[in-house]
Amino acid sequence: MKTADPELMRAMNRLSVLDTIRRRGPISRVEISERTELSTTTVSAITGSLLDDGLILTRHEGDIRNEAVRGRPRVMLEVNPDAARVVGAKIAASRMVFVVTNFRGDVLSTLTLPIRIDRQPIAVIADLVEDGVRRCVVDAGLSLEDVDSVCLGLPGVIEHRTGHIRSSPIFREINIDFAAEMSTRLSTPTIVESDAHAITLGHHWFGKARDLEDMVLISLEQTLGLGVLHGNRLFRGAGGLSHNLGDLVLGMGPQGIVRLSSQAGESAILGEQQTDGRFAEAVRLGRGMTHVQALIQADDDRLISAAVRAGEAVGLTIANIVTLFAPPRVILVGSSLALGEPFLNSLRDAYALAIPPSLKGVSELVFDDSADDFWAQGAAAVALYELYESPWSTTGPAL
Amino acid sequence: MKTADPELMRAMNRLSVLDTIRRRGPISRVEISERTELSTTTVSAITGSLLDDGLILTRHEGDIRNEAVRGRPRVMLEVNPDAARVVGAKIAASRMVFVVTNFRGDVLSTLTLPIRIDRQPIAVIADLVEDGVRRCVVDAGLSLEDVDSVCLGLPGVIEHRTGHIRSSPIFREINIDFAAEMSTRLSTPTIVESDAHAITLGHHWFGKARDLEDMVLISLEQTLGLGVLHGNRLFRGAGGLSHNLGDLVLGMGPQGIVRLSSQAGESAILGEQQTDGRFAEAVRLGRGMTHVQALIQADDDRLISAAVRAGEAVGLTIANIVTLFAPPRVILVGSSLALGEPFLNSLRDAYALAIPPSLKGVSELVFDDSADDFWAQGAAAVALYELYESPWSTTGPAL
DNA sequence: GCTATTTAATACGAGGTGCAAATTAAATTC
DNA sequence: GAATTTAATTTGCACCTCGTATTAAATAGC
Repeated sequence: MKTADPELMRAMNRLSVLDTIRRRGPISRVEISERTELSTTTVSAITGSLLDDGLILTRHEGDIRNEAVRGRPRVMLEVNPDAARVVGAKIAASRMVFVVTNFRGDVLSTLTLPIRIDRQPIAVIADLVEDGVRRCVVDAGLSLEDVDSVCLGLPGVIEHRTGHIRSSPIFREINIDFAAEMSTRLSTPTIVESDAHAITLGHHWFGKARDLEDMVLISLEQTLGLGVLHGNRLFRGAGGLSHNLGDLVLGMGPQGIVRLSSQAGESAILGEQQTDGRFAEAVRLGRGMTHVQALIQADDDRLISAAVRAGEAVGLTIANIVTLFAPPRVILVGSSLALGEPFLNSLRDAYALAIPPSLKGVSELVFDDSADDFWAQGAAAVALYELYESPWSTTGPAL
Repeated sequence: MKTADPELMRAMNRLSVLDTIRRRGPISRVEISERTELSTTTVSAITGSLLDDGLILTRHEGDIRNEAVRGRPRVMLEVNPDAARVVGAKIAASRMVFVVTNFRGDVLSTLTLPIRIDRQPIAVIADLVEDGVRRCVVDAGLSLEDVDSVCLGLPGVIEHRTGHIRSSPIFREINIDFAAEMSTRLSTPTIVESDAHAITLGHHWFGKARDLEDMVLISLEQTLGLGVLHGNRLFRGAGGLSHNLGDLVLGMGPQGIVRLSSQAGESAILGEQQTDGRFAEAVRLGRGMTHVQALIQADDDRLISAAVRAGEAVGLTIANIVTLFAPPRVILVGSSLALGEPFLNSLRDAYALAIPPSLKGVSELVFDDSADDFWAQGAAAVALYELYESPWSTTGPAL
């Protein structure tokens, strides 16, 4: 068990204050004190230290309370965008997206590399990732020395704590210490995280879960991922492993075990269409899902039935997840949402059917079709979170 | 977010020290210091305060290090068994079991009431529970004033934080504030908790998970329950709700949704046998499972096939739980284990088949057929844990 | 234009916490 | 019986948060 000392105490309160400032935009010290339940004295001390460290800025204009309040005006505080810069990335089978953000999470530059890296050797992938990071940093008018941290979000089973990739559909090898590899290549601290976790934190910071401290996110892409937010933190599983929804079992079929991935994975849906000439090329380029909608509108029967089946499987799975976690909101993201109404309707129907009566209405289903930048921005949020948590300086004795 | 102040800090370290003393039996201050990574100074201060409060005792004999060590002998510390007394109970459909334990968790008295309370009105059940608690306390040679806390473990969806029973198979009503009801009846602080959570903590304190800080427990009884231990704490779900495994969906059958409870609940297995004359009576008395083994040995085909089907369903479900949580150990408890080899073998087989290859060997399956007292003892542990956590006195200023 | 009022933010002192170093305590060894 | 060794406590210090008093900076009233 972690031992509690004054330093930990300070770190906790600092994080609490800093996060409040980030979240509630320009905000005065009194209001921080109310929200965090810390005394104004303590808030002053902490904000003082944050100002010293250059992590936040004052702004004298902002006080937008109703005009004509009597006393001394509040000084508004906000996160200093230029306090740090991080790179976030989404590494997928068919493309990589990089973003550089400032300390506030604003995107400074974006770079998409539409390259299929599927199952290339590590060295090749690492080369491409390194190249992407470097180019995106240059695009932002920066140099790698200006970047404080990098976070790579990838599909598969990722052990965040150690930076190992246990298994990932885009790697041939298993058990790779990718964080160490990229840290030395970039000579910048590099974090490896599951893409689903990244976008989960992204939604908590910038997206559709800003108001919640508990929620569940399900990512429907080449692989099916899960992110659980619990008490404003990512729940990283008992063993620190990431969750891989595709491995979930839906039941026993005539040919044995039926896994979710065989019903609802991207390749499970599109794969059947590979024989179709129009399609093979698009799939190979990783553009499968973007072409699907046209086909669905053209009433491609096989595709529609695949989409319906997938929606059903996902709907059941979501009901099970809700049964276990009972979150107030479930956010669905990922390329499979592009399957459109046939998929979504059957998903909703299956969910409504499968959710136990006692939990009806507990969870709200939200669909989010953000682009890949948002995933990368989520990865950046993971990196930023660790910066926010890190102690920086403490008030300490006078220098 | 909870604000960190010196008091919280002290509380955390006190809990850490007290738990170390409980867990590692008679233990010296130096060793506590090593294990908790607190300085010997701090350990001395905290143990001093614990001694003042009478929560722990010194013992000068014990130092069992290899004979003939040179210096001043260590003074061993241990939990004071008489510092408090709690009642733990397991309330099931067909019987209630109560235990009174001391502060260390030792059982002082046990009482089993083999009464079927299934779906009686609240008042009736509350009467019986109150009676049971009172009698068990008397059996221990105590009076209710000597009891510091009561914890009732029941099946169903229990909201521990508020003490509400959202739904339970043994209650007709839903959304009952049972903790408040029993607190006033007994005029003793009373906690309500899911029976699965209770035995999960029980295994962490006394049973087969003493050495772990993460694990998962699955209870196979009238209802199917789940307990997750995460970082030495019960994971109570995003919304603070308990988990009800029986509601999990296994797939779509010809008649629609197939839930786990329809395959592996106690009544699902035994229910089909109700027509059988030998059986109806036993089931009605809640002794169904105890009679099963004889029947299985007598090769009752229908029963065996029901057991096999149940084992299969549970095996798949466990694989899914492991996929989500990746715990190092899964403990299975509950009356359904009495189904014996046909059930267990098919469970093991289904699990082995369904567990994804990447997680093979991550989780160890452990079967535990402890009696109902152990469940009640687990409930007592829940009550004790809250006492351990509560601040008692702090060192404070000299009185 | 000046003073009174009001609200925000800081200074100061008190009380609590943990840690390192020095000190005391209680045994064994020679 | 003195030296040695290890355990536990005492002492002194740096840090944290908090309540109260004080200072800062605006508006309202005359």
